[in-house]
Amino acid sequence: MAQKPSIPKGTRDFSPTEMSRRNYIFDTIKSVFQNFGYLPIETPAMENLSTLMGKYGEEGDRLLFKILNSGDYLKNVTLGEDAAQGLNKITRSIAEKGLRYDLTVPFARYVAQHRNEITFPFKRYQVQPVWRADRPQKGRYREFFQCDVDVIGSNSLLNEVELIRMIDDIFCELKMGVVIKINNRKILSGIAEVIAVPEKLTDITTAIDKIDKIGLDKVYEELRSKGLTDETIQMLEPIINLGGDNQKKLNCLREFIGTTADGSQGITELQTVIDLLNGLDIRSEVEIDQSLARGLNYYTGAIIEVKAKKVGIGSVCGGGRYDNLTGVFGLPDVSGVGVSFGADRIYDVLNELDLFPEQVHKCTKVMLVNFGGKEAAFSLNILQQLQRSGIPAELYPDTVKMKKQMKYADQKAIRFVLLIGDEEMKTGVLTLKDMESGEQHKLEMEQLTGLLK
RNA sequence: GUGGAUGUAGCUCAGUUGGUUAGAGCACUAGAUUGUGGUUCUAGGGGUCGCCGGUUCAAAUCCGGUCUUCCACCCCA
Repeated sequence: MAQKPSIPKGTRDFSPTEMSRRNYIFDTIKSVFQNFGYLPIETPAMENLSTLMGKYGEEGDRLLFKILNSGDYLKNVTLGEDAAQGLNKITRSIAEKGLRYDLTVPFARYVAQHRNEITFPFKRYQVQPVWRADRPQKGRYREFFQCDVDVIGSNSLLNEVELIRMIDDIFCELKMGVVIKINNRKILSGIAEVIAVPEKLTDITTAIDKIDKIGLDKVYEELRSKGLTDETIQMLEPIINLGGDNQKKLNCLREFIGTTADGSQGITELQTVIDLLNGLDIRSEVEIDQSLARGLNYYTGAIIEVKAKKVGIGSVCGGGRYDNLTGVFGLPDVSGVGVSFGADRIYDVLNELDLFPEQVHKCTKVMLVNFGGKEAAFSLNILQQLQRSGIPAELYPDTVKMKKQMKYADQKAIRFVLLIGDEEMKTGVLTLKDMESGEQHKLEMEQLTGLLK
């Protein structure tokens, strides 16, 4: 054998069994999206780097896959001078395209570009792969599929409620237990204002987020190591120890940051969403999580993240509201809100918990054995009749030993095999074998289609 | 980007303190079975021991580098 072939780090092949399971996930998600009146779009795998850069924070820029320009892409680079000005400068002159990092930014670009054809509020869904130059590990791939739903051009909090209802419907349909965590960026701003060290906000939220994992003492320790004074940490105590049900958390937050403009606004928004949800039948657990921050820096209002129960794999769905993402593309004052389902992680969870339904793939129902030229030509007519009456059927293409053909049918889990040789051609009565029971029956064409339908 | 493991047949893995021709199971091919799959039996094909270099009379085995995959951190779907 020559050199072993391989695929790039963090990418995967999907074989037929995996594909039918993946399609089960995609179909479930898409049908819920459609049920709520969302319409599909697609955008290119690559975008101009100017569209992508600077939208995801510093970390995001680093994780972008960049595409070298065609032709002699080095012709405008003078290594000595340009290298001195840093990697960024060189990158700009040799690569002007990149693979998309998520579906939300390309969507904002799409909306700005097609504003005159769109009726607002615009509800769209989009299921496509995205790429991140991250280091792969459990539940993390360099190429993975996102299933985005967004509504853009509406400030109503009914949209937030609708997203949570869709999340609930989808995970119920998939029989997967999840916790839906919600927060609001304005609450985080309120906290930052009250403690007077806004630049430490990220450190604070990531530390608080670990409370379940590492315990209270370690959280305090981490905060101190990040340079927070004991005084500040003491002020944060009611936030760190925020417990109880959602209403209790809201009351507590109101007491703590209700006096700040942002904080008060965020609490009102969150309260409205919770109140509306309380009047509905939501089967998943919905939990306010004041430590939820999310790294993508375009979020301005609600933040949503969904975690699988029982399986530690990070979030399986995440999103939030962005007030001015289209602004950078020349369309200001248009607010949007949406979430993204991570199909690959959902797959891993369903797989680990053995939650895929038995028969998710459709396959050939009957295979016609190929006995030779004449027999095959005769079988071709039968095959066509079967297929036209909606029975998935195939004729073995080569005249090889019957044993081999039977084995093929067996391995492909084809339930029935149709034998058409000399005898059958003469009489017009066909022999059908049931591979499960091993029984064989002589049948007329009409009986056959009736039986297989 | 930081830290830790890993790599032997298509797949899952054995391989002793360095010592003849590197093994097993599964899978594959052929036969037992000339119009019948799964089970069974028999035979067979298949390896640059990730790659490069070093130590040695001798390396899958020891050392260095490199790549891959996996795990944790960070961040995220």
